[in-house]
Amino acid sequence: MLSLVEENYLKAIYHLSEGGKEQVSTNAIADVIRTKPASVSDMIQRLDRKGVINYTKYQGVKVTNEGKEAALSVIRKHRLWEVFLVEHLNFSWDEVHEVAEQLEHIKSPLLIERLDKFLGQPKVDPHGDPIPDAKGIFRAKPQQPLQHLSEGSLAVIRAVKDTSSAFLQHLDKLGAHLGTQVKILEKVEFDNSMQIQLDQSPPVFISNQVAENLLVQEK
Amino acid sequence: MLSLVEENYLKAIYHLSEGGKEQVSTNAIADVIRTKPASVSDMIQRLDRKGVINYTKYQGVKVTNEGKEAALSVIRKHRLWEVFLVEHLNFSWDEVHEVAEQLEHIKSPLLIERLDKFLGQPKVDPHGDPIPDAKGIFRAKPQQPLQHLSEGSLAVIRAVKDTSSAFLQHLDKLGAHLGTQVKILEKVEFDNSMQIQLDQSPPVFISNQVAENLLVQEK
DNA sequence: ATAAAAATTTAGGTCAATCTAAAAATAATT
DNA sequence: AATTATTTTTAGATTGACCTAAATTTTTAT
Repeated sequence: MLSLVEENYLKAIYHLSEGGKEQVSTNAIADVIRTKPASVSDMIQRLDRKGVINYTKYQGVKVTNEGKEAALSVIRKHRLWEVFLVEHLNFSWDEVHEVAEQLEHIKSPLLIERLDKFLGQPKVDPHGDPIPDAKGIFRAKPQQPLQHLSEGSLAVIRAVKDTSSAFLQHLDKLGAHLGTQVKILEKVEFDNSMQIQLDQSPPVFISNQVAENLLVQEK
Repeated sequence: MLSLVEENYLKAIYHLSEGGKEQVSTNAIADVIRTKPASVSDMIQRLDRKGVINYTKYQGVKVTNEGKEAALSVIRKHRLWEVFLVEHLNFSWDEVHEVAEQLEHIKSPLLIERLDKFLGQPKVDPHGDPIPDAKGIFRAKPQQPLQHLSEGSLAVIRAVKDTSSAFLQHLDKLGAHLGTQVKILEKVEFDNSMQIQLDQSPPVFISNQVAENLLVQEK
Protein backbone atom coordinates (compact mmCIF):
# COMPACT_ATOMS: atom_id res chain seq x y z
CA MET A 1 0.00 0.00 0.00
CA LEU A 2 1.46 3.32 -1.07
CA SER A 3 1.00 6.61 0.72
CA LEU A 4 -0.31 9.65 -1.12
CA VAL A 5 3.19 11.06 -1.36
CA GLU A 6 4.63 7.77 -2.58
CA GLU A 7 1.94 7.62 -5.23
CA ASN A 8 2.94 11.06 -6.44
CA TYR A 9 6.60 10.11 -6.68
CA LEU A 10 5.77 6.93 -8.53
CA LYS A 11 3.49 8.73 -10.95
CA ALA A 12 6.19 11.30 -11.65
CA ILE A 13 8.77 8.60 -12.24
CA TYR A 14 6.42 6.74 -14.52
CA HIS A 15 5.72 9.87 -16.56
CA LEU A 16 9.42 10.67 -16.81
CA SER A 17 10.14 7.18 -18.10
CA GLU A 18 7.30 7.37 -20.64
CA GLY A 19 9.51 9.44 -22.90
CA GLY A 20 11.46 6.27 -23.66
CA LYS A 21 14.21 6.79 -21.09
CA GLU A 22 14.79 3.67 -19.05
CA GLN A 23 16.64 5.26 -16.14
CA VAL A 24 15.12 8.27 -14.41
CA SER A 25 17.47 10.61 -12.57
CA THR A 26 17.14 11.99 -9.07
CA ASN A 27 17.29 15.59 -10.23
CA ALA A 28 14.61 15.05 -12.85
CA ILE A 29 12.29 13.70 -10.18
CA ALA A 30 13.11 16.55 -7.79
CA ASP A 31 12.19 18.94 -10.57
CA VAL A 32 8.70 17.58 -11.19
CA ILE A 33 7.87 16.93 -7.55
CA ARG A 34 9.26 20.36 -6.62
CA THR A 35 11.35 18.99 -3.84
CA LYS A 36 15.07 18.73 -3.08
CA PRO A 37 17.27 16.01 -4.58
CA ALA A 38 18.14 14.88 -1.06
CA SER A 39 14.48 14.18 -0.36
CA VAL A 40 14.18 12.27 -3.60
CA SER A 41 17.18 10.17 -2.66
CA ASP A 42 15.41 9.24 0.55
CA MET A 43 12.18 8.43 -1.15
CA ILE A 44 13.50 6.33 -4.01
CA GLN A 45 15.20 4.08 -1.50
CA ARG A 46 11.86 3.57 0.16
CA LEU A 47 10.09 2.93 -3.13
CA ASP A 48 12.79 0.44 -4.03
CA ARG A 49 12.21 -1.41 -0.76
CA LYS A 50 8.51 -1.48 -1.59
CA GLY A 51 9.28 -3.08 -4.93
CA VAL A 52 7.73 -0.51 -7.24
CA ILE A 53 11.03 0.70 -8.67
CA ASN A 54 14.53 -0.66 -9.09
CA TYR A 55 17.17 1.67 -7.79
CA THR A 56 20.91 1.56 -8.23
CA LYS A 57 22.90 4.22 -6.49
CA TYR A 58 23.99 7.10 -8.70
CA GLN A 59 22.34 5.38 -11.69
CA GLY A 60 18.74 6.47 -11.31
CA VAL A 61 15.61 4.35 -11.11
CA LYS A 62 13.40 2.23 -13.32
CA VAL A 63 9.75 1.39 -12.69
CA THR A 64 9.02 -2.30 -12.09
CA ASN A 65 5.94 -4.06 -13.48
CA GLU A 66 4.30 -3.82 -10.10
CA GLY A 67 5.14 -0.13 -10.03
CA LYS A 68 3.75 0.42 -13.50
CA GLU A 69 0.50 -1.14 -12.45
CA ALA A 70 0.24 1.12 -9.42
CA ALA A 71 1.15 4.21 -11.45
CA LEU A 72 -1.42 3.42 -14.12
CA SER A 73 -4.09 2.94 -11.52
CA VAL A 74 -3.45 6.46 -10.21
CA ILE A 75 -3.35 7.86 -13.73
CA ARG A 76 -6.60 6.09 -14.57
CA LYS A 77 -8.28 7.66 -11.58
CA HIS A 78 -6.89 11.11 -12.37
CA ARG A 79 -8.19 11.02 -15.91
CA LEU A 80 -11.58 9.57 -15.08
CA TRP A 81 -12.13 12.33 -12.53
CA GLU A 82 -11.13 14.91 -15.12
CA VAL A 83 -13.79 13.58 -17.45
CA PHE A 84 -16.32 13.76 -14.66
CA LEU A 85 -15.42 17.33 -13.79
CA VAL A 86 -15.65 18.53 -17.38
CA GLU A 87 -18.67 16.56 -18.52
CA HIS A 88 -20.83 16.74 -15.44
CA LEU A 89 -19.65 19.63 -13.29
CA ASN A 90 -18.99 22.14 -16.03
CA PHE A 91 -15.31 22.56 -15.37
CA SER A 92 -13.25 23.79 -18.28
CA TRP A 93 -10.17 21.85 -19.33
CA ASP A 94 -7.86 24.32 -17.66
CA GLU A 95 -9.56 24.01 -14.26
CA VAL A 96 -9.49 20.28 -13.71
CA HIS A 97 -5.87 19.46 -13.02
CA GLU A 98 -5.43 20.53 -9.39
CA VAL A 99 -8.69 18.97 -8.27
CA ALA A 100 -7.92 15.72 -10.09
CA GLU A 101 -4.53 15.70 -8.37
CA GLN A 102 -6.41 15.32 -5.12
CA LEU A 103 -9.17 13.01 -6.30
CA GLU A 104 -6.73 10.55 -7.84
CA HIS A 105 -5.68 9.41 -4.37
CA ILE A 106 -9.12 8.34 -3.17
CA LYS A 107 -8.89 4.64 -2.45
CA SER A 108 -11.96 2.67 -3.43
CA PRO A 109 -11.96 0.18 -6.29
CA LEU A 110 -15.76 0.17 -6.22
CA LEU A 111 -15.87 3.93 -6.63
CA ILE A 112 -13.68 3.87 -9.71
CA GLU A 113 -15.50 0.97 -11.28
CA ARG A 114 -18.82 2.77 -10.82
CA LEU A 115 -17.47 6.13 -11.91
CA ASP A 116 -16.09 4.55 -15.06
CA LYS A 117 -19.47 3.02 -15.84
CA PHE A 118 -21.26 6.28 -15.03
CA LEU A 119 -19.03 8.13 -17.48
CA GLY A 120 -19.57 5.54 -20.19
CA GLN A 121 -16.05 4.08 -20.05
CA PRO A 122 -14.35 7.01 -21.73
CA LYS A 123 -11.12 6.34 -23.61
CA VAL A 124 -9.50 9.76 -23.33
CA ASP A 125 -9.51 12.59 -20.81
CA PRO A 126 -10.29 16.26 -21.59
CA HIS A 127 -6.68 16.83 -22.72
CA GLY A 128 -6.74 13.91 -25.11
CA ASP A 129 -4.66 11.63 -22.90
CA PRO A 130 -5.67 7.97 -23.01
CA ILE A 131 -7.38 6.46 -19.96
CA PRO A 132 -6.00 3.04 -18.96
CA ASP A 133 -8.66 0.41 -18.31
CA ALA A 134 -8.96 -1.47 -15.01
CA LYS A 135 -6.09 -3.73 -16.07
CA GLY A 136 -3.87 -0.78 -16.98
CA ILE A 137 -4.22 -1.31 -20.70
CA PHE A 138 -4.63 1.66 -23.01
CA ARG A 139 -4.05 2.49 -26.61
CA ALA A 140 -2.08 5.59 -27.42
CA LYS A 141 -3.35 7.15 -30.63
CA PRO A 142 -0.69 7.85 -33.24
CA GLN A 143 0.02 11.52 -32.73
CA GLN A 144 2.89 13.96 -32.99
CA PRO A 145 3.65 17.59 -32.16
CA LEU A 146 2.21 19.97 -34.74
CA GLN A 147 5.73 21.37 -35.03
CA HIS A 148 6.87 18.19 -36.80
CA LEU A 149 4.48 18.55 -39.73
CA SER A 150 5.44 20.34 -42.90
CA GLU A 151 3.83 23.25 -44.70
CA GLY A 152 0.55 22.36 -46.30
CA SER A 153 -0.20 19.44 -43.96
CA LEU A 154 -3.69 18.84 -42.70
CA ALA A 155 -4.23 17.37 -39.24
CA VAL A 156 -6.63 17.11 -36.29
CA ILE A 157 -5.79 18.14 -32.73
CA ARG A 158 -5.85 15.01 -30.58
CA ALA A 159 -4.17 16.03 -27.33
CA VAL A 160 -2.09 18.63 -25.54
CA LYS A 161 1.28 18.00 -23.98
CA ASP A 162 1.30 20.91 -21.54
CA THR A 163 -1.81 21.04 -19.37
CA SER A 164 -1.17 24.33 -17.60
CA SER A 165 -4.04 26.78 -17.31
CA ALA A 166 -2.00 29.41 -19.12
CA PHE A 167 -1.54 27.23 -22.18
CA LEU A 168 -5.06 25.86 -22.24
CA GLN A 169 -6.63 29.28 -21.89
CA HIS A 170 -4.48 30.49 -24.75
CA LEU A 171 -5.75 27.63 -26.88
CA ASP A 172 -9.32 28.52 -25.95
CA LYS A 173 -8.72 32.04 -27.20
CA LEU A 174 -7.30 30.72 -30.47
CA GLY A 175 -10.24 28.35 -30.85
CA ALA A 176 -8.05 25.26 -30.68
CA HIS A 177 -9.77 22.26 -29.09
CA LEU A 178 -9.57 18.51 -29.28
CA GLY A 179 -10.98 17.56 -32.67
CA THR A 180 -10.24 20.92 -34.26
CA GLN A 181 -8.77 20.66 -37.75
CA VAL A 182 -5.45 22.41 -38.39
CA LYS A 183 -3.93 23.34 -41.69
CA ILE A 184 -0.35 24.54 -41.77
CA LEU A 185 -0.26 27.52 -44.07
CA GLU A 186 3.32 28.63 -43.51
CA LYS A 187 6.32 27.67 -41.39
CA VAL A 188 8.60 30.56 -40.41
CA GLU A 189 12.19 29.42 -40.33
CA PHE A 190 13.44 32.39 -38.31
CA ASP A 191 11.72 31.53 -34.98
CA ASN A 192 9.98 28.26 -35.80
CA SER A 193 6.59 29.90 -35.49
CA MET A 194 3.90 29.02 -38.00
CA GLN A 195 0.76 30.33 -39.56
CA ILE A 196 -2.15 27.94 -39.29
CA GLN A 197 -5.83 27.74 -39.95
CA LEU A 198 -8.07 26.22 -37.29
CA ASP A 199 -11.25 24.79 -38.83
CA GLN A 200 -12.75 27.59 -40.93
CA SER A 201 -11.39 30.48 -38.84
CA PRO A 202 -9.11 33.17 -40.22
CA PRO A 203 -5.38 32.27 -40.20
CA VAL A 204 -3.36 32.87 -37.03
CA PHE A 205 0.29 32.75 -36.05
CA ILE A 206 1.38 30.42 -33.28
CA SER A 207 4.76 30.21 -31.60
CA ASN A 208 7.11 27.30 -31.62
CA GLN A 209 6.14 26.51 -27.99
CA VAL A 210 2.49 26.26 -28.87
CA ALA A 211 3.21 24.04 -31.87
CA GLU A 212 5.37 21.75 -29.73
CA ASN A 213 2.59 21.24 -27.22
CA LEU A 214 -0.21 20.55 -29.66
CA LEU A 215 -0.39 16.86 -30.50
CA VAL A 216 -2.05 16.13 -33.78
CA GLN A 217 -2.96 13.24 -36.03
CA GLU A 218 -2.17 13.85 -39.64
CA LYS A 219 -4.91 13.37 -42.23
CA MET B 1 -5.64 25.75 7.00
CA LEU B 2 -6.29 22.43 8.70
CA SER B 3 -4.62 19.15 7.82
CA LEU B 4 -6.69 16.10 7.00
CA VAL B 5 -6.07 14.71 10.47
CA GLU B 6 -6.95 17.99 12.15
CA GLU B 7 -10.18 18.10 10.16
CA ASN B 8 -11.07 14.66 11.44
CA TYR B 9 -10.45 15.63 15.05
CA LEU B 10 -12.47 18.79 14.67
CA LYS B 11 -15.36 16.95 13.04
CA ALA B 12 -15.35 14.38 15.84
CA ILE B 13 -15.34 17.11 18.49
CA TYR B 14 -18.14 18.94 16.75
CA HIS B 15 -20.25 15.78 16.57
CA LEU B 16 -19.61 15.01 20.21
CA SER B 17 -20.72 18.48 21.20
CA GLU B 18 -23.84 18.28 19.05
CA GLY B 19 -25.51 16.21 21.76
CA GLY B 20 -25.81 19.38 23.81
CA LYS B 21 -22.67 18.87 25.89
CA GLU B 22 -20.58 22.01 25.92
CA GLN B 23 -17.29 20.47 27.03
CA VAL B 24 -15.96 17.44 25.16
CA SER B 25 -13.58 15.12 27.02
CA THR B 26 -10.23 13.79 25.88
CA ASN B 27 -11.30 10.17 26.31
CA ALA B 28 -14.47 10.66 24.33
CA ILE B 29 -12.46 12.04 21.43
CA ALA B 30 -9.92 9.23 21.66
CA ASP B 31 -12.80 6.79 21.44
CA VAL B 32 -14.26 8.14 18.20
CA ILE B 33 -10.93 8.82 16.54
CA ARG B 34 -9.65 5.40 17.65
CA THR B 35 -6.45 6.81 19.01
CA LYS B 36 -4.86 7.08 22.44
CA PRO B 37 -5.81 9.82 24.91
CA ALA B 38 -2.19 10.97 24.90
CA SER B 39 -2.40 11.67 21.18
CA VAL B 40 -5.64 13.55 21.67
CA SER B 41 -4.05 15.65 24.38
CA ASP B 42 -1.36 16.65 21.93
CA MET B 43 -3.78 17.40 19.15
CA ILE B 44 -6.26 19.47 21.10
CA GLN B 45 -3.44 21.75 22.16
CA ARG B 46 -2.62 22.24 18.50
CA LEU B 47 -6.25 22.87 17.57
CA ASP B 48 -6.50 25.35 20.40
CA ARG B 49 -3.49 27.22 19.07
CA LYS B 50 -5.16 27.26 15.65
CA GLY B 51 -8.22 28.84 17.20
CA VAL B 52 -10.82 26.26 16.25
CA ILE B 53 -11.42 25.05 19.80
CA ASN B 54 -11.00 26.42 23.29
CA TYR B 55 -9.07 24.13 25.55
CA THR B 56 -8.63 24.27 29.30
CA LYS B 57 -6.44 21.62 30.82
CA TYR B 58 -8.32 18.74 32.40
CA GLN B 59 -11.63 20.41 31.51
CA GLY B 60 -12.10 19.29 27.95
CA VAL B 61 -12.67 21.39 24.83
CA LYS B 62 -15.35 23.50 23.20
CA VAL B 63 -15.61 24.31 19.50
CA THR B 64 -15.24 28.01 18.63
CA ASN B 65 -17.31 29.75 15.98
CA GLU B 66 -14.43 29.51 13.58
CA GLY B 67 -14.15 25.81 14.38
CA LYS B 68 -17.83 25.25 13.87
CA GLU B 69 -17.59 26.81 10.45
CA ALA B 70 -14.71 24.55 9.49
CA ALA B 71 -16.43 21.45 10.87
CA LEU B 72 -19.64 22.21 9.02
CA SER B 73 -17.75 22.68 5.79
CA VAL B 74 -16.31 19.18 6.11
CA ILE B 75 -19.69 17.76 7.07
CA ARG B 76 -21.29 19.51 4.10
CA LYS B 77 -18.77 17.93 1.76
CA HIS B 78 -19.19 14.50 3.32
CA ARG B 79 -22.93 14.55 2.92
CA LEU B 80 -22.95 15.99 -0.58
CA TRP B 81 -20.59 13.23 -1.72
CA GLU B 82 -22.84 10.64 -0.11
CA VAL B 83 -25.75 11.94 -2.14
CA PHE B 84 -23.65 11.76 -5.28
CA LEU B 85 -22.57 8.18 -4.57
CA VAL B 86 -26.09 6.96 -3.93
CA GLU B 87 -27.94 8.90 -6.59
CA HIS B 88 -25.47 8.73 -9.43
CA LEU B 89 -23.08 5.86 -8.79
CA ASN B 90 -25.58 3.34 -7.47
CA PHE B 91 -24.03 2.97 -4.06
CA SER B 92 -26.34 1.73 -1.33
CA TRP B 93 -26.64 3.69 1.89
CA ASP B 94 -24.43 1.23 3.74
CA GLU B 95 -21.55 1.56 1.27
CA VAL B 96 -21.03 5.30 1.19
CA HIS B 97 -19.49 6.15 4.53
CA GLU B 98 -15.84 5.10 4.08
CA VAL B 99 -15.57 6.66 0.64
CA ALA B 100 -17.17 9.89 1.80
CA GLU B 101 -14.70 9.96 4.70
CA GLN B 102 -12.00 10.33 2.07
CA LEU B 103 -13.84 12.62 -0.33
CA GLU B 104 -14.76 15.09 2.41
CA HIS B 105 -11.15 16.26 2.56
CA ILE B 106 -10.83 17.32 -1.06
CA LYS B 107 -10.10 21.03 -1.05
CA SER B 108 -11.80 22.95 -3.81
CA PRO B 109 -14.60 25.42 -3.15
CA LEU B 110 -15.43 25.40 -6.84
CA LEU B 111 -15.84 21.63 -6.83
CA ILE B 112 -18.29 21.68 -3.95
CA GLU B 113 -20.27 24.57 -5.36
CA ARG B 114 -20.62 22.74 -8.67
CA LEU B 115 -21.31 19.38 -7.08
CA ASP B 116 -24.07 20.96 -4.99
CA LYS B 117 -25.64 22.45 -8.10
CA PHE B 118 -25.27 19.18 -10.03
CA LEU B 119 -27.08 17.34 -7.24
CA GLY B 120 -29.87 19.92 -7.13
CA GLN B 121 -28.89 21.40 -3.77
CA PRO B 122 -30.08 18.48 -1.67
CA LYS B 123 -31.15 19.16 1.91
CA VAL B 124 -30.45 15.74 3.43
CA ASP B 125 -28.00 12.90 2.84
CA PRO B 126 -28.91 9.24 2.29
CA HIS B 127 -29.13 8.69 6.05
CA GLY B 128 -31.48 11.60 6.56
CA ASP B 129 -28.85 13.90 8.03
CA PRO B 130 -29.24 17.54 7.05
CA ILE B 131 -26.71 19.07 4.64
CA PRO B 132 -25.43 22.51 5.73
CA ASP B 133 -25.46 25.13 2.98
CA ALA B 134 -22.35 27.03 1.88
CA LYS B 135 -22.71 29.31 4.92
CA GLY B 136 -23.02 26.38 7.29
CA ILE B 137 -26.73 26.88 7.85
CA PHE B 138 -29.02 23.87 8.04
CA ARG B 139 -32.37 23.02 9.49
CA ALA B 140 -32.67 19.91 11.61
CA LYS B 141 -36.08 18.35 11.18
CA PRO B 142 -37.92 17.66 14.43
CA GLN B 143 -37.23 14.01 15.02
CA GLN B 144 -36.74 11.58 17.88
CA PRO B 145 -35.72 7.98 18.41
CA LEU B 146 -38.55 5.57 17.69
CA GLN B 147 -37.95 4.21 21.17
CA HIS B 148 -39.39 7.38 22.67
CA LEU B 149 -42.83 6.99 21.12
CA SER B 150 -45.66 5.20 22.84
CA GLU B 151 -47.77 2.26 21.74
CA GLY B 152 -50.14 3.12 18.96
CA SER B 153 -48.07 6.04 17.63
CA LEU B 154 -47.72 6.61 13.93
CA ALA B 155 -44.52 8.10 12.51
CA VAL B 156 -42.26 8.35 9.47
CA ILE B 157 -38.60 7.35 9.40
CA ARG B 158 -36.54 10.48 8.78
CA ALA B 159 -32.97 9.49 9.63
CA VAL B 160 -30.72 6.90 11.23
CA LYS B 161 -28.38 7.60 14.11
CA ASP B 162 -25.99 4.69 13.55
CA THR B 163 -24.65 4.54 9.99
CA SER B 164 -22.74 1.25 10.21
CA SER B 165 -23.16 -1.22 7.37
CA ALA B 166 -24.40 -3.84 9.81
CA PHE B 167 -27.26 -1.65 10.99
CA LEU B 168 -28.20 -0.32 7.57
CA GLN B 169 -28.23 -3.75 6.00
CA HIS B 170 -30.46 -4.96 8.78
CA LEU B 171 -32.86 -2.10 8.04
CA ASP B 172 -32.83 -3.03 4.38
CA LYS B 173 -33.87 -6.55 5.28
CA LEU B 174 -36.70 -5.24 7.46
CA GLY B 175 -37.81 -2.89 4.71
CA ALA B 176 -37.10 0.21 6.76
CA HIS B 177 -36.03 3.19 4.68
CA LEU B 178 -36.19 6.96 4.89
CA GLY B 179 -39.82 7.88 4.36
CA THR B 180 -41.16 4.51 5.50
CA GLN B 181 -44.19 4.78 7.79
CA VAL B 182 -43.96 3.04 11.18
CA LYS B 183 -46.80 2.12 13.49
CA ILE B 184 -45.97 0.96 16.99
CA LEU B 185 -48.17 -2.05 17.67
CA GLU B 186 -46.72 -3.11 21.00
CA LYS B 187 -43.93 -2.12 23.38
CA VAL B 188 -42.41 -4.97 25.37
CA GLU B 189 -41.46 -3.81 28.82
CA PHE B 190 -39.15 -6.75 29.56
CA ASP B 191 -36.36 -5.89 27.07
CA ASN B 192 -37.60 -2.65 25.53
CA SER B 193 -38.14 -4.32 22.20
CA MET B 194 -41.23 -3.47 20.20
CA GLN B 195 -43.53 -4.82 17.56
CA ILE B 196 -44.01 -2.45 14.68
CA GLN B 197 -45.56 -2.30 11.25
CA LEU B 198 -43.52 -0.78 8.40
CA ASP B 199 -45.80 0.62 5.71
CA GLN B 200 -48.21 -2.19 4.79
CA SER B 201 -45.83 -5.07 5.60
CA PRO B 202 -46.58 -7.73 8.19
CA PRO B 203 -45.65 -6.83 11.79
CA VAL B 204 -42.08 -7.37 12.97
CA PHE B 205 -40.22 -7.23 16.26
CA ILE B 206 -37.29 -4.89 16.61
CA SER B 207 -34.82 -4.64 19.45
CA ASN B 208 -34.27 -1.70 21.72
CA GLN B 209 -31.01 -0.91 19.88
CA VAL B 210 -32.76 -0.69 16.55
CA ALA B 211 -35.49 1.52 17.96
CA GLU B 212 -32.91 3.83 19.53
CA ASN B 213 -31.17 4.34 16.20
CA LEU B 214 -34.23 4.98 14.08
CA LEU B 215 -35.10 8.68 14.09
CA VAL B 216 -38.70 9.37 13.27
CA GLN B 217 -41.12 12.24 12.93
CA GLU B 218 -44.45 11.64 14.63
CA LYS B 219 -47.61 12.08 12.59
C1' DA C 1 44.27 12.16 -17.45
C1' DT C 2 43.38 15.48 -14.17
C1' DA C 3 40.82 19.13 -12.50
C1' DA C 4 36.55 21.42 -12.24
C1' DA C 5 31.59 21.09 -12.38
C1' DA C 6 27.43 18.75 -11.71
C1' DA C 7 24.72 15.18 -9.76
C1' DT C 8 23.81 12.30 -6.02
C1' DT C 9 23.97 10.54 -1.48
C1' DT C 10 24.67 10.76 3.54
C1' DA C 11 24.36 12.94 8.01
C1' DG C 12 21.81 15.30 11.02
C1' DG C 13 17.74 18.17 12.02
C1' DT C 14 12.57 19.60 12.01
C1' DC C 15 7.58 18.92 12.11
C1' DA C 16 3.21 16.21 12.17
C1' DA C 17 1.09 12.42 14.04
C1' DT C 18 1.29 8.71 16.46
C1' DC C 19 2.73 5.49 20.47
C1' DT C 20 3.99 3.66 25.61
C1' DA C 21 5.03 4.56 30.26
C1' DA C 22 4.97 7.51 34.02
C1' DA C 23 3.27 11.57 36.49
C1' DA C 24 -0.33 14.67 37.84
C1' DA C 25 -5.03 16.12 38.44
C1' DT C 26 -9.84 15.16 39.06
C1' DA C 27 -13.69 12.25 40.37
C1' DA C 28 -15.69 8.52 42.99
C1' DT C 29 -16.17 5.67 47.08
C1' DT C 30 -15.97 4.14 51.43
C1' DA D 1 -12.00 13.45 54.49
C1' DA D 2 -8.96 10.16 52.93
C1' DT D 3 -8.07 6.73 49.80
C1' DT D 4 -8.75 4.59 45.50
C1' DA D 5 -9.90 4.75 40.76
C1' DT D 6 -10.21 7.21 36.60
C1' DT D 7 -8.98 10.67 33.49
C1' DT D 8 -5.74 13.57 31.61
C1' DT D 9 -1.26 15.28 30.72
C1' DT D 10 3.77 15.05 30.15
C1' DA D 11 8.05 12.87 28.75
C1' DG D 12 10.42 10.49 25.55
C1' DA D 13 10.45 7.49 21.17
C1' DT D 14 9.20 6.36 16.42
C1' DT D 15 7.95 7.01 11.51
C1' DG D 16 7.10 9.65 7.26
C1' DA D 17 8.28 13.45 4.67
C1' DC D 18 10.73 17.03 4.26
C1' DC D 19 15.04 20.32 4.77
C1' DT D 20 20.35 22.16 4.73
C1' DA D 21 25.07 21.27 4.66
C1' DA D 22 28.73 18.30 3.79
C1' DA D 23 30.69 14.27 1.54
C1' DT D 24 30.96 11.33 -2.35
C1' DT D 25 30.51 9.82 -7.06
C1' DT D 26 30.02 10.67 -11.85
C1' DT D 27 30.44 13.59 -15.77
C1' DT D 28 32.55 17.16 -18.43
C1' DA D 29 36.12 19.98 -19.97
C1' DT D 30 40.59 21.42 -20.27
